[in-house]
Amino acid sequence: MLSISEENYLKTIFNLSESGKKQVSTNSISKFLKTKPSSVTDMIKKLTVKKLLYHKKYKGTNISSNGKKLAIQIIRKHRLWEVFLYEKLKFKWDEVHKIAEELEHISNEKLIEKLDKYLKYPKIDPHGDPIPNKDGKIDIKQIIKLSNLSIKDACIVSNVNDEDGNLLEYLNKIKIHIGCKIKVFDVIDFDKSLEIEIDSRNKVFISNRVAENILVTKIN
Amino acid sequence: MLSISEENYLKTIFNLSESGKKQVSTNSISKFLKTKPSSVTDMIKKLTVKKLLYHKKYKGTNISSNGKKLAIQIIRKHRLWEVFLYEKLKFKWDEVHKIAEELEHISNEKLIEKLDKYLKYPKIDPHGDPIPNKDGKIDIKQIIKLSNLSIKDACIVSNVNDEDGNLLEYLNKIKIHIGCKIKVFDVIDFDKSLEIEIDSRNKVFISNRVAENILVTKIN
DNA sequence: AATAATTTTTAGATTTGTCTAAAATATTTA
DNA sequence: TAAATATTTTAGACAAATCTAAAAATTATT
Repeated sequence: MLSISEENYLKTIFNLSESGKKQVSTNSISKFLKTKPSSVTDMIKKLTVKKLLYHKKYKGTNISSNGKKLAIQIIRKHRLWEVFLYEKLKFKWDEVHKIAEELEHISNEKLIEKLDKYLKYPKIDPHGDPIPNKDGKIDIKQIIKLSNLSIKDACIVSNVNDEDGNLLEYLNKIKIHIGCKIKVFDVIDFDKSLEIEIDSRNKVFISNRVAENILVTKIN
Repeated sequence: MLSISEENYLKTIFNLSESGKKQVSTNSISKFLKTKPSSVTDMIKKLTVKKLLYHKKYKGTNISSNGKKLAIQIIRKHRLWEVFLYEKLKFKWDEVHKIAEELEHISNEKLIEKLDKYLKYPKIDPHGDPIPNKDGKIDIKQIIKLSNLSIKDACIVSNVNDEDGNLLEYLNKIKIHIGCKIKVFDVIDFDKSLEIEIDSRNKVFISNRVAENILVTKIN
């Protein structure tokens, strides 16, 4: 059994080592968790004794395979709770993270299994991040252009080309944002423009040019 | 903001002072929470400084009105989560308490309001205990299951499960009917069966299963 | 009422997770 | 490469929540 603090460190180190080089620096952890580097060193020692991390003095930290397993389970819980908060309780997608940070530490395997079932085994959370399954397996999300989808496909927006202010303004107007859900209703043969439904609400047409600048992860 | 520990002490002291005399003893708290009396004394001091308790050395502890307010909000959260676990996730009624003990400490008012709404503002939890509303008001005249009563409790039968003809026949035989008065003489630890007195006349034993299907309003 | 038993409190220790300040090591720059 | 800068670790302190052991107060018993 890990403490909440230990879980947060483990999760942070897992995330940092996924989204960058394998060696995680003490400073980067301390910046992320808003603790002092000396506190990080202390915790690294503890988790190293528990064989959840590898650490060489002054050289940085790696997560072990046991550590990875635990971290993935925490992430699984976090993302399942996010789905619950978003879909069932109708929180906005940008409100769910903070609350899930608390819920993720509740430890009861049966609870998570039942929650998973209740939510119908979702594959991604409201931000488009994949939800690991019970065994820790993660469906690696394939980021593709919205323009690549076909009729009846659904997806979550994972990124938009933010180099062009005009595009952002337009997307804002039609309420497309990172994390929102888009369903493709029709693909017009003539110009490959798309008829889409955004967040189960407004239906609009967008040009192929626009669709090429929206990156998504397919769901189902 | 209270710590989880502080919340647990407060809730315990509230419960003990509701279900008995106003002066709560250090020993009773320590027994309930499975901590040492010396630890209880320490925590009482802390909560007294925070004006959530009144305490006189060697004389016992009372909960203040501020303490009561906080305790009721924790109980509200606990019971709402129990309803969620029971109704939505399909946990058995005897499994929900332990998990709700963890969930009740998650502090986010909006979360609880949305959960309440999602559950359609339930008035009682799966054990028949009333759920305080947002403002801490508890509907005292709650209809609860007979199985929820304790020794020396008295009640009036307000409803019986009429789906099962066999049950009705049995209740008829032992002269339990809507409006009759029932006093609980004993609760058998082994199987939670009850020794009751009906309308100040016949004393009988009924199984927990039967008691669960009789709805009552507590008196006194 | 005096003694015994119980309850409660105090005093001091321990663990966890954090901190500050200073020392050790690594990296960058001139 | 040597000095300056940055990072990381160590050493020691602190608050929270617990504990044990002993002292103080209360309650029960003879």
